[in-house]
Amino acid sequence: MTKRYWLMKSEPEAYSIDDLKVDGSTCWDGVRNYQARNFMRDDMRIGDEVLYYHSNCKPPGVVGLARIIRASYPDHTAFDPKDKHYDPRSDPGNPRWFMVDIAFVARFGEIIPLETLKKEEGLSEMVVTRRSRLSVQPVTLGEFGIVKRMGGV
DNA sequence: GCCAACGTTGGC
DNA sequence: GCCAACGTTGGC
Repeated sequence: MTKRYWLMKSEPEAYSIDDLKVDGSTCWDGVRNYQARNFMRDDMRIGDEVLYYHSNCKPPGVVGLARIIRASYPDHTAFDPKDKHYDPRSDPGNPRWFMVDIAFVARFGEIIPLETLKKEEGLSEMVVTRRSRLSVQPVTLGEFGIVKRMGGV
């Protein structure tokens, strides 16, 4: 199985790259979009590499790197009525939502703003520069390499 | 805080 | 299965 590359968005006020650095790793719960779920459930493998993106902030952009350390398993927060992401249509016998675990790899010295990504020659086809509403998205090896280099890693 | 884009829901 | 209404995302 070839390694794949991803971009995962988080609002820094909810869970930032610094939170991930402190924790070391985390479960990526709360995704409630089918396309994003399918990527996590069907395509993510241990060892896949991740661009960590801060959304809904100024400026939005890529702030570091992470790695998949556990393949998909049911998102238990969907079963908890008290949880913000509770979904009564998901039950433990037939889970609707899945998550993976990711680990901290690196934090860029400076954020690479979305605006900068959009100007970069090799990133004109990158999903994040074209479609804004997908919180888990595939990245090509080429795109991953360019962004990693821009981040100084 | 606005609002465009777009995903989801539910009546028909 | 269409599509209007509605809710959310997320850049600006």
